[in-house]
Amino acid sequence: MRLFAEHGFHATGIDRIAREAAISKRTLYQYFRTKDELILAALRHKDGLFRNEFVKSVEAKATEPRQRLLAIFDVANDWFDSQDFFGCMFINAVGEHSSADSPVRRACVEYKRLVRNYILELAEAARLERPEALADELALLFEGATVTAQVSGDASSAAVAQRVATFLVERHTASS
Amino acid sequence: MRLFAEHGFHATGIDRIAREAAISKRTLYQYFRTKDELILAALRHKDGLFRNEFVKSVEAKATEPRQRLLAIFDVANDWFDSQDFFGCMFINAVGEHSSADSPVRRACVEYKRLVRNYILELAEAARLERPEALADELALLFEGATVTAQVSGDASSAAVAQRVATFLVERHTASS
DNA sequence: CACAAAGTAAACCGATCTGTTTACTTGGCG
DNA sequence: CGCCAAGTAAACAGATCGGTTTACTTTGTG
Repeated sequence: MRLFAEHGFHATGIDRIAREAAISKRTLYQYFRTKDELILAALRHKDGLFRNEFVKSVEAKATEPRQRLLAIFDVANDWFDSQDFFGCMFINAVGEHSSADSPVRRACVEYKRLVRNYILELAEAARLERPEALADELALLFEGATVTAQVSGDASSAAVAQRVATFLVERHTASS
Repeated sequence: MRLFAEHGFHATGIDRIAREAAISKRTLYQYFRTKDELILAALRHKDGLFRNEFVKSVEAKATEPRQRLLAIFDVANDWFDSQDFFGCMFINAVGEHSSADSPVRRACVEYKRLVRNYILELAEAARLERPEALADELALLFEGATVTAQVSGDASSAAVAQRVATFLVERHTASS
């Protein structure tokens, strides 16, 4: 996962993966029949990490659903600042796999759906108006902040996104 | 540029580029000494197209700077819907070139600066409050919409971004 | 201890990679 | 016409690609 994230998928050879994983190629091919299967497994593993790490980080930052919606961008800020941040692995994967029906693409679409649904759950728990629309908006902000941080190498985009997110949450608050 | 956009940079071989460009490899290497130089030239050319096509499209959609800020997302919608949309070439390039000091990375950072500055110019021309902050926000929305459209294959993210942009422009309007 | 499962290093396969070279063809211009 | 720049196709070079195979070593367990 580190090699794929840092150097991309096509640029990372099997030999290097085996060498840095300190296993022989034979053993590697015993667990993953092709490189594509290995890529898919890495993406699925990353998908699982989202549940186990990202969501838990958000939950640790705030307890109220409304605050958790904003805490997403605090967690994002920490992520962007971390040493091994090379952007969203799924976005990078899509950039190297254009065919819409490839398994890699499907895994990426699935991941993005997962993120958006998590935001939707928070919006519904916070009893905000038009939660679906808000989830679309916040998910879009999250993507934008991620890409901007990746290209610029500056984590401040998380703060920009959070600023906008605060406005949006206010706006989706029941006026009654 | 089409091959790089569709299949990525590492996955596109020199032989295929020469074949599809209907020139010999020898001639290709006469104009570009290495593949990296060719990639850089493609990115610089795309950079120039932004000025010549994107900006002109925005200017054709609206005349008032305030309306032009929102027209950005109309142009984005058309772009996402076009047949040969494979996401932002610069974002994809960064995904395959992680080292922060590579010429490719510098070209991508420069391009993003260009986009953000164009938005800033429009915000200043519209005499909106805190134009720098607004430019950061709208640029982030633009990135988010681009990536979301690329992954999902759905152009509707442009409308989501425009919805948020409308709200932001209102907020940055002088209350006097 | 004996044996089978699972590991290792390294050679090997055909294909493809970036980049060079060779030999030949074309086309514009004095 | 004659010449040279610029093009072509294709072979070639050395490296690396994804993937397989061979021969040997380790390791856990009955």
